[in-house]
Formats: sequence, C-alpha cells, structure tokens
Amino acid sequence: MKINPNDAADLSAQIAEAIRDAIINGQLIVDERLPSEAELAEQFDVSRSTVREALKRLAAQSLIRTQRGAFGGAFVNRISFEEAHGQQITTSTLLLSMNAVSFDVACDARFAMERACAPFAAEHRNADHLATMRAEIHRQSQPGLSDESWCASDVAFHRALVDAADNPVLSYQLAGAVEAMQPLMNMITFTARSRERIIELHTDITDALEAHDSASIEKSLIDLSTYTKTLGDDVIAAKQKASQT
Amino acid sequence: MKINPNDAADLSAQIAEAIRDAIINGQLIVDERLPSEAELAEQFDVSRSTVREALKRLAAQSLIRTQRGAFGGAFVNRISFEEAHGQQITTSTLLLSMNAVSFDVACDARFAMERACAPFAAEHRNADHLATMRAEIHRQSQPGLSDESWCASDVAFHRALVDAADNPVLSYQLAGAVEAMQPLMNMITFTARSRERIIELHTDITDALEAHDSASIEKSLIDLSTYTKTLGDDVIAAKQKASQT
DNA sequence: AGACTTTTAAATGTCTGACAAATGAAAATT
DNA sequence: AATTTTCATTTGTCAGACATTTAAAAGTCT
Repeated sequence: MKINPNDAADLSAQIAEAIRDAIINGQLIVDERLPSEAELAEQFDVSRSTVREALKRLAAQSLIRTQRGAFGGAFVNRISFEEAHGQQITTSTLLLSMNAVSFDVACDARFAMERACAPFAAEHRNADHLATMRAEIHRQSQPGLSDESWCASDVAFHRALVDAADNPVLSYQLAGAVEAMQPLMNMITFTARSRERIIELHTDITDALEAHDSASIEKSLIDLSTYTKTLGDDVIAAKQKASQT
Repeated sequence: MKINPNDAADLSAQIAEAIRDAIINGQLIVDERLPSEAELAEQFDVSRSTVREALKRLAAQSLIRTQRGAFGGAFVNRISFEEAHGQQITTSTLLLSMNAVSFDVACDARFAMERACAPFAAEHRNADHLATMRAEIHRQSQPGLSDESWCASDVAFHRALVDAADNPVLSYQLAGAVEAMQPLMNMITFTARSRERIIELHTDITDALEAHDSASIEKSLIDLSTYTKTLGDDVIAAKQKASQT
C-alpha cells in the first residue's frame, strides 16, 4: 500500500483512503487483521498518531473494529445491516434538517419508496407483521396519546409494513428513509380528527396486506401521502400567517 | 458538553458521540465553529490527541470540516446530497459484498425503488433527461462495447431516469442503490442477444417516459427486473455446474 | 487616504517518546 | 491435568514539541 504524495489532503485522510480502497476492492477481506499501528506507521512512513487518526476515520464508518491486547489489532469489519441502517439514519436525518428539504419533497420520497415494497409485502407478509400493525393501530386509537407516542407508533406501523416485504436491502433503505422523516413529521400536531383519518388509512393498508392486495396497499399509501402533505401544508401556512402578524 | 464515565467505550468515541449528539439535536448549528482542539481537550479533560481522534471520526462522517490557520478550526458541516450520496454508495456496496446478499434480493430492491420514482419521473421529465437516455441507448447499441463500458452506460441511463423524478431525496437514495448494485451487475457477462433485449426495454422505458406514461414505465421496469434476474440466475447456475466437475 | 507588504498570533497537522491497560499465549506451579 | 503466574504484544492515552497554514493586524510606501 502506498500513498499519493501529490494529493494535498492530510496524511491521515490519505492513509484512510488507501486502506478503505484496499477493503473495497478485496485486497483486505473480512476479519483479516491489519498490520499493527507501529507496522503501519513504518510502512506509510508516518508517525503512529497519524496512523491512529486514519484508523479512527475507518472505525467511524464501521469499516474496521479494533481490539486491545496481544493478538489484538484492527480487523476488517463485516458491516451489518443494523450498523449500515444506523449510519443511514444519522446521515439522512442531518441531510434533511440541514438542507431545507421541503416537506412535500420528503413526503413524496418517503411514500414512493414505501409503495415500492407493497408488492413484496403483499406476497411475503405473515401473521406477525399483521399482528404488529393491528396492535399499533389499536394504540393509535387510544385517546390522550401524546404526539410523541403517536409518532413512535406510526414509525413502528410503517416499519412492520416494510419488514413484511422480507427483503433486507429494502428494509435497510426504507426504514432509514422513514426514520429520517421523523423530525419533519414531529412538526405536525395531529388533531383528533386527523388521527382518525390516518387510522382509517392504516386499517385499509393492513386489510389490503392481509388480503395480499398490492394495488389497494399502494392506493391507500397514495391517499396517506396526499393527506399527510395536506397536514404539513396547513402547518406551514399557519406558521407563515403567524409570522406576518 | 459532558461525557458519560460509565460508558465502556474509548474516550475518543465517547467525545465524538457527545459532539455528534450536539449537532443532531441542534445545539451546534451549521457553520458554527467548535472550540479549538486545545479548548476541547480542557473541557473534556483529555489530551489533545484524544480530541483529535474524536474529530477525525466526525470528519469521516462529514459532520465537521476543519480548516488550518488562525481563525481556522472545526466547523459544523452542512452535509450535501453529494457527500451523503458518496457515503451511501460506500456503505451499501460493502454491505452487499460482505453479507452474501443474493442477486435476486438485491435486484428486487433496486428495481422496486426505481419503479417508485416512475410516477414522478413521468411528470417531471424534461428534454435533457430524454436526450441523455437516448444517447446512452445509442452507446449501448454499438458493437464491440466492453462489458465495463456497457455497465457504466447502464448506470448513466438509470441515473437519468431517477433524476427525471426531480426529487433530490429520491435521487440520493436510489442512485446509491443503483450504484451499489454495480459490482453484482458486473458479475454478468452480457451477450449480444441479452444486450439487444435490454436495449429494447430501455427504449420502451424512454418512450413511455416521453409519453408521460407512468404505468408503462413501471411495466417495463418489472420486465427488466425479471430479465436481469434470469441472467443472474444463469450465471450462478453455470458457476455451480463448473464447480461440480 | 489608500494600496501593498510584512509581521504575528492562533490554529491544525505531524512527530517523538512515554506509560497505562488489556489480553491471550506460554511458562511455571500445584 | 488443571490452575496460576508471567510475559510479550497491542491498543489507548498523555505530554510536549515543532512545522505549516492562515487571516487579521501592523507597518510601509505612494
């Protein structure tokens, strides 16, 4: 492994990149042990601190894990769906909150992706998924539920729908999108009437899922998306009106 | 900012987490300057090296950027779609290559998400998108095109379709999924006949897009998904047969 | 006064050397 | 044979030093 001296970036960034490339193109395989920090320092002709900073960068991306002690060291990490999922949520959440993404755009994206898994969910859903969804609907129908609990239940409901597709790649992508939307959804204050309408649609979705009726699931999701956007627009309109006075 | 001394993790990981939390929940806003490394070291009561390792972790996630010199320092970074996209590709690519995701599962996920943006693409596509797609189709139809160039052109084609939806959130999510699939797609050796069939479907998709016909786009995408899975299964079957003899 | 150059202070980047703590293998002991 | 102890290796942390970069501040010239 060599580093490009022309590159203007920091040494630790260059070294991290070199190792990352080695992992991506298979020169370093899962669970393989990297040379010790001292050895890497010698190989790259830098100090141990610089190597350590490079390794921390890789650790932050779950590309390696480290273990102390004799026969410890840095090992190439098999990144799990769980880890990737967590990183995706962090990234997506910040992306949405920092880039003034409009509620409509985010909503469109979210429900479009959710709709994408409808055919698979309709085919692979089992009793557990249906039970989870009905349980969440029941919770949602309880009066006096706080906005926070309502939103958490909403996430759980949609998470179950996504998981019903029984496709880990879809679950990882979609659950990330749904959870990243949470801060935006929390903006909305759900009135008793709007909750009622959403519960109706949730029930429609669950019924259609039980009936393996993909088209109806998609139709209800479109309705839900439209309705959610309406709620969001109302909140924004109310805010603008308030700021004008 | 305080760190939890009960936590068993490394100090640098704890500090990174504390700062990350401060960014996520808005205590640190975009472009705000963090205290200098020396000040952070004092605040957290650790050495400067430890603080630096924490900052490198955050930099690896594009949460901060650093600038040298007087009035330099670490600044909260407004993460761009571009950066998020790059990270997503790295993560997704490794996730797929390291976790033995079956070709069918990945294919299903990819085309399902692409189908999700069909309605939006049908509505928002402009002449540029169509021109890009037709140009890629033309390139694909040239004889003697290497497998690599073929795949690159395929990515560009689908990228244009996704971008036609004119939804940055969808683009970011989907383009990541499409590109992450590339290493799996490269597994397939496209014969002249299979290329011909794919070009046919690409043309159908482009025609439907031009006609604002969302349903036809979706239908062609399903056909393309089915056909691609067939090709993948053939390769796998051929490999198994070869390994048995 | 305004434009240009030089100085300077502050900050990150890198290096060196040291010690602490963990950990599994090997050696010693019972 | 089982248990305990020793020990070498490796990461985690610290302290201090110097190099490099950078923009503001001070100085200089027209």
